Amino acid sequence: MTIKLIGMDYEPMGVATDLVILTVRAGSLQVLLIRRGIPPYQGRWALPGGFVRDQEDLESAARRELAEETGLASERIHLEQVATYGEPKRDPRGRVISVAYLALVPDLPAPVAGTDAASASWVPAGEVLADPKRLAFDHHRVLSDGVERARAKLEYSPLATAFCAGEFTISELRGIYEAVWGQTIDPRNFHRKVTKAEGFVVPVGTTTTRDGGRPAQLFHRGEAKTLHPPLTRGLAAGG
Amino acid sequence: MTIKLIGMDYEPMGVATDLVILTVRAGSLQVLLIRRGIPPYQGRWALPGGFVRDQEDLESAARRELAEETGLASERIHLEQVATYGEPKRDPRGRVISVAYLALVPDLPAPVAGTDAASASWVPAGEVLADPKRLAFDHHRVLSDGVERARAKLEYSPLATAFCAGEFTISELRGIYEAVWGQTIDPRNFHRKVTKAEGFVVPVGTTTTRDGGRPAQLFHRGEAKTLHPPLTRGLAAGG
DNA sequence: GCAAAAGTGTTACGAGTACACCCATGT
DNA sequence: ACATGGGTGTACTCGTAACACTTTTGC
Repeated sequence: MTIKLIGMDYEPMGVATDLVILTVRAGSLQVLLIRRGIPPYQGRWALPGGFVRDQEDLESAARRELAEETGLASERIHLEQVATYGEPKRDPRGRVISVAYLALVPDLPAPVAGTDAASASWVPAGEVLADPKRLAFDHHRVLSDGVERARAKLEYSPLATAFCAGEFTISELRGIYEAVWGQTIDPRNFHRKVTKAEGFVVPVGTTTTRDGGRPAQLFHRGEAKTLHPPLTRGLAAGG
Repeated sequence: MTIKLIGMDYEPMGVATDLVILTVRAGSLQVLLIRRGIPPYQGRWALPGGFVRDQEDLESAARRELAEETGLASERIHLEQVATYGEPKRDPRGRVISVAYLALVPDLPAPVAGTDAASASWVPAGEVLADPKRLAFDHHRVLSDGVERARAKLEYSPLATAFCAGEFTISELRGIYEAVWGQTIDPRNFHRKVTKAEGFVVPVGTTTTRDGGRPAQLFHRGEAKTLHPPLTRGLAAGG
């Protein structure tokens, strides 16, 4: 099928968005997967996603999917475009272009709202990435790109706070880095770097003992969009 | 128009690729623009691009456009995806999704082959970016994103060599950085950093006097995909 | 008191900056 | 000889890594 458009021909294609929704739960980086109820790849795990509607913006479509799968409708959830996948045979149903988005959400009190729990669940990202055949379509590649983006951005942006609740302690923030990077970080140097980086975290003024030990100050995220200096992934283990 | 696809409806859309083709000429970062011969935006400047064909991969489509506009058909030309733009009203002809690619090419001996010179030309990127109304569609935004990507990647990848001919001197490489970043760099510290960074440049063994003064060693690009340590954009002016 | 986690001080090291200085060519 | 750019040596500074040490809670 070819469509004429003022002297120019083009092949119409399906346009979808797929979501890499990440969170940190129980000290590990986890991704939200759904089990497909219909062909193709029926019964296999896949990233949440769906077709973009007429007159709907790409990011709006991604945000709609996110709300449908997690119940998180807030504009404050971090959502960013990662890449677009358009290999001709990637979807056996026909030509479908997929725009992948990365969403970072805090550990949700209610596991997954707005959808039936049987078909959606959190799975450790490392476990999924270890098996290239686990996911439907080219979703292994999409997940891999999304996770790598998240890892890279933690270095030079204050993005880690997107995984945290409104108020958090420095060691909770450190737990995010340790889960995403898969390595331990010296708590003392981390504390100093993070609190000194301009606009990264701002103290709330209250403390909590929920992590045990001496009470820790609570912080909320600052206004900074980039980190100076960056947190290097080589920030080694210690103490 | 809605298409049924195994119980799922989707709106078919046009899918295009647009190219941000950058080079460094006469000490400035320049972008290849074409003057549109047909509506919409007839007579306005725009990024080269076109619809993706049936059974054609996104990157293949971008590479085809690149070859058509520049005559550069080599697989060795650096080409990477930047972002996808899909605002519903971005193209007045109808719903068109555009996948933007960034291409970095050396300063071509023949200006622009494979196309009529009247309609395509190199324009300093800074000049275009200074006027948000210069380009058709949302191409100002696309160009802006592409240039920012190039600037950022010079820091942590050996990408600058993509702007160079097969063999180049360190000061020619430095000229790339100065043009893209718009700042001067200390030639002595730059020389040391670049030649010491593992896999960035490898000496050919011959020298040239084409830059004047003492003969300079010639290098070609190395195998490294990332730079350790990175070249900071704060690499200050000097001497 | 003891364990546990928060938070501070200090030292050693390595990378970045600035710049003095020498080298090899063209004119 | 002199100008021009290539290339090396080196001192200073600053961010990081490592880790000893003090603080404040729960049990």
